[in-house]
Amino acid sequence: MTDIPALKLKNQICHSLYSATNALIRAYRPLLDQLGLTYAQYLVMLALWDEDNVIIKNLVQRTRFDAGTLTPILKRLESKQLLTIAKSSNDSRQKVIVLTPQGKKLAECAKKTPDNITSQIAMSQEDAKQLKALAEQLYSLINTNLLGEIEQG
Amino acid sequence: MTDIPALKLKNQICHSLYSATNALIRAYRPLLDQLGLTYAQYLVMLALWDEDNVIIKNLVQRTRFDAGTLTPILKRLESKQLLTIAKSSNDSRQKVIVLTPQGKKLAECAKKTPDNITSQIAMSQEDAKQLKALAEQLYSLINTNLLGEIEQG
DNA sequence: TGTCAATGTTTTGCGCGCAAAATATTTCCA
DNA sequence: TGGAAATATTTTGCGCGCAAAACATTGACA
Repeated sequence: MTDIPALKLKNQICHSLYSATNALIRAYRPLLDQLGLTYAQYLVMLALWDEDNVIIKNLVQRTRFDAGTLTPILKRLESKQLLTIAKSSNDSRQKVIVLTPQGKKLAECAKKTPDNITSQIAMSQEDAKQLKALAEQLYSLINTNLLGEIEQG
Repeated sequence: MTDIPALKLKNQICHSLYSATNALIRAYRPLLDQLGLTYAQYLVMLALWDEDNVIIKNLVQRTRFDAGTLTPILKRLESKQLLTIAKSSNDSRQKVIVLTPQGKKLAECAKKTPDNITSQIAMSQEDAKQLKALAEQLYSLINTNLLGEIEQG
């Protein structure tokens, strides 16, 4: 059809990245079902297991989720009794997220999830490490180069 | 908190991949707005510019989209007059997707999109190539190893 | 030939993902 | 001190992403 190599689907990094990411999310699903978590909820819990008693803005930075995405995710985690959402006493614009005992305990059950995934997928450690590094690089490049454009107008 | 290295968010490939993919989709948005397409719609159009006059099953394979995702995307592209959806005369279970003249013409406008993105993001050609290869590898591994499990029961 | 399995597509229901607008609270500073 | 700008979060609206169920049509074969 249109023989413009740049437009061929097979030449698009974005398509490879997109389908790999979605495939990975699907691969996680049966494991996360056992924890009662979705993929996004799992990432938020990982952030909170690292450090809780934080405000939402902190979670926005660490999870890289949009605030408008995070709000309903946190509500669902709250309704699962995994965390509490309370107004900050310092600044009542802020909400403080604290894990419940159940929320902390879930980390024990989640402990084996990363190993389970990596053993199932069986990508070599070097390839996995490099994939992570390149994805991080891409993320950084987008969030420096494209923010620069906005500042310039 | 939980000092289990495997559970640290910073050690998760899945998080790097997920946030990089979402950042890339956001980076595409202003370019695709000019074409009147979403990211998913753009990928479908890329597939159709490669080859149209195909059934949906064919697009499912090439785009790697779920059929249930593709149906509404195709309807939106149809309502934008970019393609037609018609029953196959051979087998009326099948639907044949054909680009309209407008749909074909849009390729001309889209021609510069890939170069625009790559010049904005400015990842080195080698890194980009390797990122694509590793994402493809991950996709393949997931879709061989995890399908094997299902077959085994 | 009738029925049952297989195939291709659509529908349903829920959870994101995110831009833009709305809301609430605090800070700044004239 | 009063009021505008800044900050933190929520809401709204739309488009996926996908598992599971539903639907339509065809194929197989007893």
